[in-house]
Amino acid sequence: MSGNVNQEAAALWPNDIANGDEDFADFLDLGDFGLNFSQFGMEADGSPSQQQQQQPPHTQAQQSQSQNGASADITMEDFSNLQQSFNGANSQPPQHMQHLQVQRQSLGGQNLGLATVFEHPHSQQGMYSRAIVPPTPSSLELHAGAHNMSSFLESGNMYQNMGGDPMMFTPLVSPAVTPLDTSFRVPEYSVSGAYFSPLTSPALDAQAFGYMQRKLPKSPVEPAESSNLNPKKTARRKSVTGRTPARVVRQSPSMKPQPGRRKPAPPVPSLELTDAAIAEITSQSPRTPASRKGALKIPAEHHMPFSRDSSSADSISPEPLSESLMPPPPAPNGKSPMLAAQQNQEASVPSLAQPTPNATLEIDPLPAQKAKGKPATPASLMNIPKGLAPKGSSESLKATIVSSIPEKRPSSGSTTPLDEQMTPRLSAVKRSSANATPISSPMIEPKAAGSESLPPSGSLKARKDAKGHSKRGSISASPALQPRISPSIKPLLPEGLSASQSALILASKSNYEHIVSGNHSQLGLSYPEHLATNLTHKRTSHKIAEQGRRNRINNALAEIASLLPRRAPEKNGESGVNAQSGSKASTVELAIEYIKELQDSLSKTALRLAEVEAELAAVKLDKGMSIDQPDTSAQTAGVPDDSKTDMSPTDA
Amino acid sequence: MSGNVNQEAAALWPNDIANGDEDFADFLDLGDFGLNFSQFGMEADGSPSQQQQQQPPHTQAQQSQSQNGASADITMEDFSNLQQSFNGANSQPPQHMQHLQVQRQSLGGQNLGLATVFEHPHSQQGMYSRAIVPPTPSSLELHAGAHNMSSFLESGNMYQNMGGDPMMFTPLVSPAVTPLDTSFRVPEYSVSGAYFSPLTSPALDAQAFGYMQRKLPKSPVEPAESSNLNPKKTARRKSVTGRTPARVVRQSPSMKPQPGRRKPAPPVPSLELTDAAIAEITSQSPRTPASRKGALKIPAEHHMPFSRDSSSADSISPEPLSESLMPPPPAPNGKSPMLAAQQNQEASVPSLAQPTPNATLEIDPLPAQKAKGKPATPASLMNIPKGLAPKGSSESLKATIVSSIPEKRPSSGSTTPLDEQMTPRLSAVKRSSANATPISSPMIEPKAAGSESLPPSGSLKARKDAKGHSKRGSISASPALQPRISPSIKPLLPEGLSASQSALILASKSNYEHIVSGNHSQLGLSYPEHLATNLTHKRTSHKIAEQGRRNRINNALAEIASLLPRRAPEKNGESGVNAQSGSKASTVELAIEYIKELQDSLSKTALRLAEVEAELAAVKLDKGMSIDQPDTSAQTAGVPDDSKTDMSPTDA
DNA sequence: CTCACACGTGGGACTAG
DNA sequence: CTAGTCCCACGTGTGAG
Repeated sequence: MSGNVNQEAAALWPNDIANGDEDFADFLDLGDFGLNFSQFGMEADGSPSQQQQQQPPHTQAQQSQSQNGASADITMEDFSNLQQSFNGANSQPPQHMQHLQVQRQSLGGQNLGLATVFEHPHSQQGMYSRAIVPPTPSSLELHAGAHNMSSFLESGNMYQNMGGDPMMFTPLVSPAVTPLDTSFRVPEYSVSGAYFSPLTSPALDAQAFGYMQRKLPKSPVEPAESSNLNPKKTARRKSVTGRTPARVVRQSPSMKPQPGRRKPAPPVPSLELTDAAIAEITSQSPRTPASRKGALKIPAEHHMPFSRDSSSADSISPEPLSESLMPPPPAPNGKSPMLAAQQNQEASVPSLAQPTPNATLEIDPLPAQKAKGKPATPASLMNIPKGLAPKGSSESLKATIVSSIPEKRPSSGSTTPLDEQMTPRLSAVKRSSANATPISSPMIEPKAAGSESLPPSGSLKARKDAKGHSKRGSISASPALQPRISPSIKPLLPEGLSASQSALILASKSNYEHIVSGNHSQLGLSYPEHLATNLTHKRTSHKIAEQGRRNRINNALAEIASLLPRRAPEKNGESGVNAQSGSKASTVELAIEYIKELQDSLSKTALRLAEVEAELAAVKLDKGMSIDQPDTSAQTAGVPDDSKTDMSPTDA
Repeated sequence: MSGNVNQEAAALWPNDIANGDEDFADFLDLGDFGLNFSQFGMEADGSPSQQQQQQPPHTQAQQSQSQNGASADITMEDFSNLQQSFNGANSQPPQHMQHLQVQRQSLGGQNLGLATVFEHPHSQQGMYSRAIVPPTPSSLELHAGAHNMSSFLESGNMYQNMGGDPMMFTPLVSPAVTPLDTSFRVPEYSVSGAYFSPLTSPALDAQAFGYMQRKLPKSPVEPAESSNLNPKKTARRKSVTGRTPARVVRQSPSMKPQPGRRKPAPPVPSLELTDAAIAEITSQSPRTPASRKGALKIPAEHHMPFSRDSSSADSISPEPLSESLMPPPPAPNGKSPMLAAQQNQEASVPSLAQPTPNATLEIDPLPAQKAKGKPATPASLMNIPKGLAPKGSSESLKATIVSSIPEKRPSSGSTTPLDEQMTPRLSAVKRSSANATPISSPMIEPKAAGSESLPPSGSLKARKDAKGHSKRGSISASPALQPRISPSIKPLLPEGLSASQSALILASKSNYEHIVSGNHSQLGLSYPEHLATNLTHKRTSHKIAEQGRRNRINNALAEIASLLPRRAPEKNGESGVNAQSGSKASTVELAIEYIKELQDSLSKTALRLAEVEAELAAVKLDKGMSIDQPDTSAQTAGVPDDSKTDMSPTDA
């Protein structure tokens, strides 16, 4: 959907815009200024979908943002932007505002809507909005930036090309995403071109995806499903430690895999993860979470990127990409998408696997959606990609990807994978098959699995939108679109601006953003392009790296979680997945405890052993026996050492 | 101090300003608003009681909360409350609010600021401005935003005052601005009251500081030492795993305190933490980290809150609070500032302790600064803060600071602390007292420490500034200024704007920012206030909570790190702080490895023990001996169990 | 340039009222 | 449904090497 809008809007520069969700919002804002709010507002959070429908076309794009944006994120930013912008721009309406206001808070997204709402009715809006929008802060910013950049740069081709590719990516996304991501991705982007590039080369895409994934989580990637963004959290679980125990795993894609349950040894992988791991993780995460409660959470989750893809293709900013990527993974179980699936298979966690399939399914659906409305429109493109990659290619991709990924860290932890699986534990067996499939197209699943994945996504709400929609959300075909649209960018201001207009525009965004978007020229801001480029690039790379870092940590945590004895394992159902998990903090805390226990036991045991041996020796002497002991002693020695070593650090 | 100041300031509000560097800016704004703030702000968390007193009734309630919460918690709440309350209480401005409302949600804080800003030039402005200020984005952004805002708003007063600030901003301007701004600001604002409050009550400050700290880290909090921010990373160390091994603990202020150490049970706390825990955590974390080498980083580190306090007092946003909270704990080791100081003293780290004093010094200076120039103009104000702190005071401060600072890291290096602290353990006892004291008034101290707080403020620039300048930065009096200014922002457009100008202005910032700054009016942007309020509040609280959560995790990590055998411990200096640490990820990875080892050893040992015992038994039998064994067996049994338990999870 | 951090924020899940 | 928690992940800024 969004895609369409964008395109339309674009007619002009549409593509770019489409991509970044968040950015999107920004755009919207801009748009608002212009007019436009209504659009955004509509969808925004709460019930975006509905709203969206109502709104006019261009609006959609915006809306999508909100939706996608995960609803929340974008929204906020957008809002602010909007507000401002519109304030200036509009005028208005305080009236509406007022009403709205109240609710807003909670709504979050809603506000935007309101703001947007205002007025604007013109056609242009779309454009404006875009430009305007950008402002959004952090995320937005980037995206916007990226998008902008890309758009600029690319202006044309990439996009389209990308369009197709994007799909591909998505899948990739997940896996790679995390760990590797860091490294990889960066490069990708960094090159702003990179973004684009991805389009071109599949490989790249993959990496890029990695990025995406991370981000994706939030956004819905698979808009269709999750609809917009939701994906992210999905599972959650509470965690033992913390509060409720069972929150649901939700994410953790990477992390938690499964605390220990499943496999005892699992841990291994962790290191590996880096690349593979990461990828896995992302993918994985999905699985566990859902099933278990505890597992950490993991990223993959939410959204799929598909829709995104397109977006990415479009403008994409670095960030966006990431998100899109993410999606894939999640699908599976909820948790990790691809990897998990595969892994699961191996491992055995079937249930999880299922998701994957679902994902796949979803994907399809998406496409359908795409098909739906948007023919040529960008949206359609967008969709396609998503659908495609995830779907068709996704499978293949995944497989490949997966395979590749795994290795990186493998050495170390190996665990990871396990974990993942572990987590999955629940379904453990069943899952595996399912997973595998699913995995590949993590994101995909969501759909099918929907149910499962849904939860996450489903969660529905997504902030409201996302979730609810998520899959369903997609339901409204449009919805999907919206999300993805991520109109963010926007070509912005298009051409002529009146002084006032320009002013508004400027106001709407930050200078920086404007520049990025490309508006500056109009505005008068001029900037060095490459400056922006650098910046963006830098950011993106950094972003990626950060993600990788996070993944690493999460994986490690997941692994360690797997090692921990689940305190009350059995209780739960069978596998006992256990409540355990809890949160990262609780995981670590438990690990601390566990370590202490181990050390303590070890020391005691060692002590005991020494005593016994001594006694034995004495006895033997008495008896006149000899020998044997040596062996033992030797053995013991080994142990003791460890203990000692351990001890010292610890208590000593 | 703070209290007085506030009041005094009130007269002017200069005081407030003086305090928080970063926040500062914010505060200033706030302060501006109302003066009132002072009240709330004052007491806020840290020392609720105090605060309460001051504050008006309604206010109190809120504050009280915060207090309860434990410093950290409280802070958050307070803020939010404050914000809200003041909104309501004060004056409120529903009017404004309405407007704002709508947007708010998403915008959250931002809007608020803006909203508030809006209009009101009137006397009320003060209020506004305040409101506005808060926003500062993360740090920078905020600044920028704040600055801008202020400038605008103030057009008159504030402005001028701000004037000085602007400088600060500019820096912001750039990029940073964007992203963060959005969110950030808002919250702060929301709290705005909170922010303010700090001013008033010293206690608050402290808490606030806490926040600050985190932020500060960058900034300088204790600039002296690390200079500004550093704290955060400061140590960093690489990590074994990862890269460099010895990063240095650095922060971990809060976190770590000593997880297990102290208590074995620690885990429990986690939950508990919620409030208390958090508070503790915050406080705790500090301790370990520093001391230990690796410890993660930890938060506390940096800054102490002291200086912060002041700042906090000023504007401080909620966040600050948390940090502030945190800080205390840290002190113990090296880590935490205050505590550290005290503890140190006890322990031996005098230097640390000093800091506090220094801090104090600083504080005073600030005031002076305030006094100085600023009378009215913004610039002066701005400058003052910067300058003051940095400059004049800076010197003295620095010295002090430096001395103090050292500790932090130093400790890490030394290891000593570490160990000691290490866990808290060590000090456990001591600490308690020490801590206790400190703790109780974590915030409080800060005040006294107050001076310290300055640093932060002084931090100057914030970003870069912070560091480089950090202490020094201040050095160049002006320089310092510059830094913070971060030109980026720019108050921009001050008054009349030509279209072009306006455009530029707009461009420079984000809409949001503008709003915040108050420019919007000019620009045409307007927003509802209370909207903002809610958001802000919400945000702030969220912010705080997040911080607490992070601390919890960090503490846990630090603790676990302490347990790990440092691979090449000895190498380093003596204590062997150990290179270890590395990064969080590496820490966890090592922990995983260690656990595995332990499990393995344990299993082996157990096995061995069984064998030996069997053999022994056999021998005895042979000999005809009997007895004794029982004991052993019993013992062994115990062990085995453990091992088993362990094993199962692990490998099994 | 890389690595690591912390922060602030959006958001999902869940619990209460 | 609102409100409040928890937890998470992300993106960003920043520092150190």
